[in-house]
Amino acid sequence: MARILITSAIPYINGIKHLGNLVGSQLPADLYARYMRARGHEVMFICATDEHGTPAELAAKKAGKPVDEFCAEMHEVQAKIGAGFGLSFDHFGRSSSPQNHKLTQYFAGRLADEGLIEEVSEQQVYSHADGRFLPDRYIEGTCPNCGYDKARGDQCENCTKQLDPTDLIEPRSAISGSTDLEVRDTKHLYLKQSQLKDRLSEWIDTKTDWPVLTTSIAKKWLHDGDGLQDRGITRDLDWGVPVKRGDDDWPGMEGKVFYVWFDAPIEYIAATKEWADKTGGDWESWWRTDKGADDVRYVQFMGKDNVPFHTLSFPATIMGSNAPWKLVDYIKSFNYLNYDGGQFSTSQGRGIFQDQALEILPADYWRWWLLSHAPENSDSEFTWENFQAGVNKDLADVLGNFVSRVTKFCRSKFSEAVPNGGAFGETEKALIDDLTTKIRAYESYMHDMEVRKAANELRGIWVAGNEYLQAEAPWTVFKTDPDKAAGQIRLALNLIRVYAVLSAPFIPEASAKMLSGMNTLDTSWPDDVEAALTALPAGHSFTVPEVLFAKITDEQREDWAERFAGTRD
RNA sequence: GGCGUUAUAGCUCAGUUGGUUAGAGCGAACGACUCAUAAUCGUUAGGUCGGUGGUUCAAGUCCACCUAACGCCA
Repeated sequence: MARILITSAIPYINGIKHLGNLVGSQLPADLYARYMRARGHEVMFICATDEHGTPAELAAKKAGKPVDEFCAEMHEVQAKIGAGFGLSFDHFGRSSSPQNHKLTQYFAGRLADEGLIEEVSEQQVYSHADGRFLPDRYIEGTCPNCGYDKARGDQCENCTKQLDPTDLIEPRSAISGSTDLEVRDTKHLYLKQSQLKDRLSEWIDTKTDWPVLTTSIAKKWLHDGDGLQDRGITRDLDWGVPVKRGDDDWPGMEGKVFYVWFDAPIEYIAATKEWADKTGGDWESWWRTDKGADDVRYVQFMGKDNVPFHTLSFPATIMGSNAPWKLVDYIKSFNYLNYDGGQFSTSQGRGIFQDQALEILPADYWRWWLLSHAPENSDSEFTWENFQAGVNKDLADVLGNFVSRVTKFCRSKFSEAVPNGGAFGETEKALIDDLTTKIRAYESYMHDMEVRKAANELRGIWVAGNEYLQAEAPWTVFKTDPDKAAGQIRLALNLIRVYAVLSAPFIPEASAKMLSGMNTLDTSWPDDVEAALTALPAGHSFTVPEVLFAKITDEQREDWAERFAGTRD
C-alpha cells in the first residue's frame, strides 16, 4: 500500500467557474484519488479556494459586501458545487485560514533567514479617496502621446504606447474616479528566485517522466531571456496574509500583505493542517520528510496556466526554506477546453458554468464526457452534438442498457435473484481472458493518469459484456436449455458489479446505483476476474435498478446550445 | 510587432525513438438479433496526414519557408 498526496489547483474565489476549470484540475485529480483509494492506497486529496488579491476585493465591492464575508459565502458556494460534482476531497480549505497565515509567515521567515529575501524600494501611486495604492491598471488618464482620455497606467489602448503611471495627464483612480492621488515611495519584499535557478533547473532535469507540456513550460521560464526573475511577494493591500517574519513583526512592512501567488500554494500544506485540526489527523506525515512523508508520492493536477507557479515558484519557496518539506513528485497538467469553436468566457458568460451544468444534468454525465475528452495533448473542443452523442452512446446505450437488459431478462425468465445452474465454458473463459487483458490495460492507464485512454479502455470493457450477450444469446438458449442460460445470466449479473467497481472513479453516482441495485456492498477490485465474476452467488437477490442514464434529446440539446451561447443572465 | 502552440477521415481525437497496405469512437450504409433505454452485435465505405521545398534507402513523424487558427508578452 502506498501513500499518495494529491492536490488540485485551487480555484479563485471571485465567482463560479466554468467547465474548463473543472476538467483541467479538480476532475482528473478526483478521478485519480478515487482510483487510488479503490486500489487500497492511502490517499490525501486536498483542494481549497484561493481567496486573496485585488480581484477578490473588487468582486466583493461589486457584490456590496465586506471582502471576508464575500469570501466566506463564495467558499460555501464553491464547496457545494464541488460536492455536486462528486469531488471527493479529504479537505476543501481556504487560503485565508489562520493555518495558512501562520505557514505563509513561517516560510517567509525561513526564506529571509536563508538570505533569499530582498527589500526593494518602489514608487507607486497612492489614492487618498480609495485609501490604497493603485496598481498600474487601476489608474486611468489622458494619453500624453495621442490624447486618448481612457489610457491606463501601463499602456494606452488607443495608440498602444507603453506608459508609466506618472506620464498620464489628469490621472484618476479607475476604482473611484478620484483625482486625489500622489506618488509615494513604498518598500516591498522580493524573493530572489534567480539564486535558486540552478537548483530548480537541476531538479526539473530529473523529472524525465513528466509530461512534455509541463517540463517545456518550466524550462521556458527558467532559460528564456534573462532567466528566472526575482519576484515581489508583497503588496500594499488590506486583504491577505499580513507580512511577518515567522512570528515576529517585519520592520518597515507594517500594513502590507503577502502577494497572492506566494500564499496560495502554501495553502496546500495549510489545508492539510486544517484537515488535521478538524479530524485529529497527522498533517506533518504528509508534508515533512523528517516526519514520515519520505514515502509519500505527491501528485499535482492543474491547467497549463498554473504550471510556472508549481514547477518554479512554489518549489522555490520549498527549496529556499532549506527545511525538510515535501516537493512535488509528479505534475499532471492540462490544456484548455474550448466551447463550440471559441473560448469559454467568464466575462461574456459564454459556455457552461458549473452551477448551470448541475442544474441541467447529473454530475456523472459531465464527469464522463469531460474526462473522456480531457485536453491532455492539446486544447480540445466541447460541442453539444459531441456531448449528446458521447453521453447517449457510452452511458445510456452501452453501459446503462447493459444493466437494464440483464436485470430485466433475469426478472422475467427467472426471478429477482441470481439464478442457479450452468457453468463456465469455453466462451466464458474467452470472455474472462479478454476482460483480464482490458482491465490490466485500464489499470495501467489509470496509474499513469492517461485519462482519455483509460476512459476508452473502460468503454471497451463495457462493450465486451454486450458482445458476450450478443454472441451467447441467452434469450434463445433459454428456450432449449434454461440451465445454461441461467449460468450466462449469473455471469452477466456479476459483470454489473464488476462494472460498478471499475467505473466508480469516473461515474460514482451511477456506480453506487448499480451496487445498490445488485444489493451488495462488495466493492473489491477484480484482481482475479474469474473470481470476481462469482462474487454474487446463486440465490443472491437484487432489484432491477431505475434507468441509469436517460438520453439527451435533440430538443434539449438545441435548447441548451442556444441558452449558453452568450451572455449569462 | 515579438515569442509559442496547433493543423491527421463528415465530427471528436490516437499515432511511441522516422520503417511494411495511417488507427479508434461517433456519424453513414448494409446485415444479424429481439433480452433491453428503437437499445445491442457484425461488416463496409471514407484521409494525396494544411501547402511548397529539403534531408534520408525510407517522413504524418526531422529541417526550412508559406498559409490558417489559437495562445502568451511588452
